[in-house]
Amino acid sequence: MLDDRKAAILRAVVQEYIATAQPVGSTHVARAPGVGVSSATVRNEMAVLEQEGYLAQPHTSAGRVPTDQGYRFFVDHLGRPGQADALTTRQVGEFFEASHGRLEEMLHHTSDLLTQLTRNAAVVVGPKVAEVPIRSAQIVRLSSTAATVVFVFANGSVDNEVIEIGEDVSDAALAAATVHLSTHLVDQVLGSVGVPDTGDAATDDLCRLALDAMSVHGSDDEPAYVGGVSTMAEAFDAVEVVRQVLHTLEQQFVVVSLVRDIVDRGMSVAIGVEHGVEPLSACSVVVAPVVVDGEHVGSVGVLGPTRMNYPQALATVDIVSDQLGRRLGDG
Amino acid sequence: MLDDRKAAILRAVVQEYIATAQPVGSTHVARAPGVGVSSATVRNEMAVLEQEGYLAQPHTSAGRVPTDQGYRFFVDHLGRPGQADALTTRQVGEFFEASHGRLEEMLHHTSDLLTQLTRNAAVVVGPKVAEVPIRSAQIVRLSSTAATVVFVFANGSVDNEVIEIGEDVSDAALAAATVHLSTHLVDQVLGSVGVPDTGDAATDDLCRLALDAMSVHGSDDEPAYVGGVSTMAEAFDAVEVVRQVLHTLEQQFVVVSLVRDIVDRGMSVAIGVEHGVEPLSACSVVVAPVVVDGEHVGSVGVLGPTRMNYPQALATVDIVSDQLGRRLGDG
DNA sequence: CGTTAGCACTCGGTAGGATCGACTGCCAAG
DNA sequence: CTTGGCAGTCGATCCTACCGAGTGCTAACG
Repeated sequence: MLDDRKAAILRAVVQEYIATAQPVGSTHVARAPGVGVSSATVRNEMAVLEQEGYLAQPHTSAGRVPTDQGYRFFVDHLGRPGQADALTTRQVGEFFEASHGRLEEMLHHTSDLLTQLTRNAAVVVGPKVAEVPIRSAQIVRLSSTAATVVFVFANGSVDNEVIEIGEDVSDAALAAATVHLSTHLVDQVLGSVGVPDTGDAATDDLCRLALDAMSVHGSDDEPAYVGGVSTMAEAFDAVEVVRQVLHTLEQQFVVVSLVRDIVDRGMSVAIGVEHGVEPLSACSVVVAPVVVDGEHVGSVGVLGPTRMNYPQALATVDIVSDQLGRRLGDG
Repeated sequence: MLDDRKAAILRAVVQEYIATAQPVGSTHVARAPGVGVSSATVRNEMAVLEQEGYLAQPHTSAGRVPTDQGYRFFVDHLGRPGQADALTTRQVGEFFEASHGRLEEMLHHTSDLLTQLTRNAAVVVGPKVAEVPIRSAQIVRLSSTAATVVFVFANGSVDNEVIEIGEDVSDAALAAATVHLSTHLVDQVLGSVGVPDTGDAATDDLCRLALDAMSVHGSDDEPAYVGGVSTMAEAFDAVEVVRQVLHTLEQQFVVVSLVRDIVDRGMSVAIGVEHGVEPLSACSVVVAPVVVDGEHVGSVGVLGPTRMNYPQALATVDIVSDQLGRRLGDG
């Protein structure tokens, strides 16, 4: 644990570095409010902080830069919870006031909102379809050998999957299967349902086909929306890092499991290598679960360089997840 | 029009510049096959080509670089149609052989395929939902005041929109509206349908609500998939250009209308400012329509820096659009 | 008359060197 | 323990010189 003075110095370094992206020297720190000592004393303390792993020096005769560990201490002990400022609160309020329509669109726009508020990339992960009650199940013929099975979920999202059917499957059989599925699936959750046999081979075949198709692709599928990737272009000066980060963000499942992993571990901030995704080791992620009626139905997050504004990101992510949860609750 | 020698020189410059991204000098051009003259002659000719607007000099004492007009001449007269090479053909064939399932997923993966083959960003635009025959229409209750209207289209895509309904709307009314919509919409196209009144006020209200909701958001909505944006990070050395390009590519509707506009103008290549999207003036776009049974059902495209490999991009885009069309045709 | 070799010239890029300045670490005095 | 002072470090900046790829021009050549 750090004594008060070291903490104050660390805070000053982090805040200054976040603001300027330049290594910060002892003189600046000494001038910072809350640090009532001379630059010489600051130097001594900073040397200790460096030895203990909170700070690093890009090279001799440069100022200090926070390490991941330094940021960690900052968010855990120094970044005061921090309310979102009035403007943000108002903007978020207005956004969800005006939002309507499809879940997918709302989540998409939510990621844009987060990007705009934090000037970082934003991630919004929706609920696993496998965990939302089904409101309707239907099989629709597309051609003589193809049909699509369509599920409507209670949260308003819709999912479908194409299935191949035999030439000889009649419209009546499709209708029968639809009825059968409906009666057994409505208000159930896709995760753990079985549909009893009817005894009619054709119907049972169709039902099995439909369920299989949906389970396979829906079992751990979570809709994700990543916005603001263009901000990453300016976040790092090394082109190679930018390319790697962008490439990683393009792979939806990586992002989803990244966010999911952090939320599952009960964390709200993952700094640098903490999240374990190597190409994003220069990035931090700030997440918050979206909760409706005590159920975790999704996550929102902000992704930026490790020198991001954590208090602001935390506050913004919190208020957005909260309001999104409310909005989904009374939808 | 350019005489043979000028054309050969221009071709050499374009090819060399595409390969190296460095201004190319008269000596290199003179060595190129097809140019059987000395560097001095090449210099004279290049000076003329510059005056006529085909080439430009970044600064005195540097080599020449093609202008947009130079590229234009190259693709129109010098880039021989060019078959895709065997490897590409095989990869594309295998891809569509293995592809199955939902339209959305297939289009998404197609954009990944194009990115991989051309090492550029790729765009795939799906059919307007308003132009595809409807196979099923359904209204599903979500809560006491919300419902969602779900349309299944003949190509297997599904679209839905949430509508607000009164507290007093009964399940029976929803069912009646569903039946009514189904009977009048199935096999119709969303673009130009009217549903006659039934005389029952509640049903008619619901139908109108549902149709309005779908028309509003589906009227000129085209699903688009943009992949490979991370390649843009290396395409330009100016960070500001990268950021602008990425930001523009994030705005789906811009990309869609960009591609649509080019296809509508009957072009297959738009070079630099030709496409009129100012932030993308350093980029060229190569597109091809996807045709099924004579109907234009979508587009595929490649987007990269103006110094992209046009013959390869054209060949790749052509073969992918062709195979995608086939695949959609027998779906 | 078109083509070409030769030449003077331009100018961006690189390398070396001096200077600057923002730092640090350390020491001795308060 | 704190602090002012001081020597030392090292990246960033600026200058200069120089190199070389490349040009335009001119005169000779077939």
